[in-house]
Amino acid sequence: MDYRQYIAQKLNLDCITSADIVLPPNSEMGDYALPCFKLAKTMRKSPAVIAEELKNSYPTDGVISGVSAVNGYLNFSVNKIGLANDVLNEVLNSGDKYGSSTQGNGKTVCIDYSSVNIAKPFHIGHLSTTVIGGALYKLYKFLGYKVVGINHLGDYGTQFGKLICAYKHWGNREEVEKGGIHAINDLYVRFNTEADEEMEREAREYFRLIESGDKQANELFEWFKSLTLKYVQGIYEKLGVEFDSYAGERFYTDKMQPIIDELREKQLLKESEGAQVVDLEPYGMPPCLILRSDGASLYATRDLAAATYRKNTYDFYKNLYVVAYQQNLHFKQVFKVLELMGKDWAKDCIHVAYGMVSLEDGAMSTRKGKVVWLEDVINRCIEKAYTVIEEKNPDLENKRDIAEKVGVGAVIFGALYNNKIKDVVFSYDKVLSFEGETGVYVQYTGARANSVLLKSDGKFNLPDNYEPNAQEFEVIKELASFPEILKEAAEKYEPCYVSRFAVSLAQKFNKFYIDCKILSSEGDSKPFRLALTKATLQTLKNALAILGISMPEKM
RNA sequence: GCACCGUUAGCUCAACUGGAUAGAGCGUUGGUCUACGGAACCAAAGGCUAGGGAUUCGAAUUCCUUACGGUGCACCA
Repeated sequence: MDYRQYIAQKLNLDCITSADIVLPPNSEMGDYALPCFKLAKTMRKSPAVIAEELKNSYPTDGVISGVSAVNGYLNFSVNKIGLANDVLNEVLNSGDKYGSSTQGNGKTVCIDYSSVNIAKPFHIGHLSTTVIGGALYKLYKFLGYKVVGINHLGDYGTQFGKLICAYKHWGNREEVEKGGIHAINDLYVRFNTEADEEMEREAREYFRLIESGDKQANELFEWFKSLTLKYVQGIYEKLGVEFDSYAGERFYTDKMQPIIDELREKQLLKESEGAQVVDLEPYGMPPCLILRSDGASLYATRDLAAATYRKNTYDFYKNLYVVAYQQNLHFKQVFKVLELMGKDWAKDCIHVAYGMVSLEDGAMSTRKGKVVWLEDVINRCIEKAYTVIEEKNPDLENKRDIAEKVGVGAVIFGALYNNKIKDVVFSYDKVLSFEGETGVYVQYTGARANSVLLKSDGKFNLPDNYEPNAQEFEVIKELASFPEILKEAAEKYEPCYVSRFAVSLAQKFNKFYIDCKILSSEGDSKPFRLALTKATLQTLKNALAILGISMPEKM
C-alpha cells in the first residue's frame, strides 16, 4: 500500500503529487504530512488557513483515520488496525520473498565488481567492491532483474612478464604450491625491489612470449591464474558472493580491433604525441588514450571493448562498474567516448564509485609490508565471535559454524553500513566491535526473536481487529517500509540503505521486546505479538540475505 | 595549477533528496537482572551542521566564495 499516493489522490489537488507528502519528525504528529507553504502562493492564503480548510474537507476513511492541521502542516494518521493487519499478513505470507518485486522482469543488469588481479591476494581495500557488488547483485535479483555478475579479471599486462621472470630466478614449484598466492605475490614484490635492468629486459621478453602464445610462458601464467582463482573462491564462498562470468582483460584481446576500426571510421581517433587518442577537450576532459605510440592497447581500449561486448551479449538495461572513485575520470572518459561513437546505451553505463581504505598510519603499501590481508580480518573476526560464544553460550551446538556466520557478518556489515562514497580508515578495534550498530546486533535480535517463537507452540491466528500500542506500531511501520527501502537502495546503488534499515528495525523490535511481554501476554495481544515477532525475524533475515549475511537461529 | 569528492556531537556516521525540535552508535555519567537471551534496554550530558555570502515562507541539503582533507589530470591497470 503506497500511502503517499493514496493521500495525494484523495487530496485531489492538481499541484500535489505523492512526492509532496513528507514524514513528520515524530509519530505523535501523525504518520504522513503535507506542508502547505507551496500552496500559499497560488491560493493566496496563509499555510495555516489552507491546512485547516484541507483538514475539514479531507474524507477520512478506513485507510486514513485522522487528519490534523498544525503550523501549516496537514498531518495524516493511518488506520493502525488496517495497516498492522495488512503488513503482518503480507510478511508472513510472502516469507523469504517479502520485499521482493517484479519491477525488473525482462531487464538485465550487468555488474562488474571485485575484479581480482592475478597473483595479487586481497587486502582490506578489496572488500568494498566485493561486498557492495555482491549486495547489489542480490538486491537486483530480489527485485526481479536478471543479473550478470562479472569478475573482470586483471589478467593482462607487463607485470606478468615480471612475475614469470621472478619465478624463473628465485622461485620453485614446491614453494609456490605450498605458499599459494602469497608466495607468488612475494616473488612479484621481490622483483620490484631487486630487479636490475637485465631482469627488466627479460620481463618484457616474457610478456611478449605470453602474448605470442608461447607454450611454456602460458602454462606458467595459467598456473598462477588457477592458484589465484582457487584462493579467491574461498573468500567469495565465505562472503556469499557469486559471479556468472570471469571474462577478464585478456578475454578482450581480439575484441579491441573492431572498436579501433569503428573509432577511426567515425573519425574520432587522432594522433597526438605519437599516440592514438580521442580528443575530449570540448567536454573539459583530457584525451582518452586508445593506442600507445608503440601501437599497444590500453585500459580504456579494453573497457570500450568490454562494454560493447556486454551490450551485444546481454543487452543490458544497466551496466554497473563497482570501482573506487580513483577511477572517476577514466569512466567518465570511456562513457563519453561510447556516447561519441553513437551508442545510445552509453547512458546506461554507470560507475558505482566508493571511497578508499587507508590504515591508521597512512596508505597501504605492499612493498613496505604495510598491508592488512582480507583473510586475516575475516579470520580474526571469526575467532573473536568464537571467543564471545565460549564466554556467553558455551553449550551452543555448532559453535564453529555460528562463529563463522557472526564473524563474517560483522566484516560484511561493517563495510556496508556507511554511504559508499566515504573514505574509511581501517581499524581492528572497529571491525571487532560487536555492540551497537553492527551486524552482530541484528543477528542477536533475530536470535532473540527466534528464541521466543521456539518457546511458544508456534501456532497463532492473527486477530482481526487488534489495535497495536505505540511500540508495536513502530515495528509495524518499519516492517511496512522494507519494500520501498529496497527500491531506493537499488535506485541509488546504496546497500547501506538496507543495512541501516536492518539496524533500525532491530532497534524498534528491541524496544518493543523490553516493554511488552510476548509469551505471558493475554487475549489478542499474544497472537498479535507472536505474529509481529515472526514477521520481524523474517524481515531481518531477508535484509541480511541481500547483504550476503546469514541469520543464525541461535548464537 | 585545473577538475571532481568530502567536511554534521569528543570519535564513527545518519538525516526519506528543500520541510516542523538535526538523529543513532561508540565513549562519558547515572540507571534497568524474580531473564520471552544483558552481544540488550532506559536516562543525562554533548550541535552557530568548517567560515562567509546568496536564493527561499523555510537550507545540513541548492548556488557563489574561502579554508582544510582526499582523489585524479598522456602512453600502468
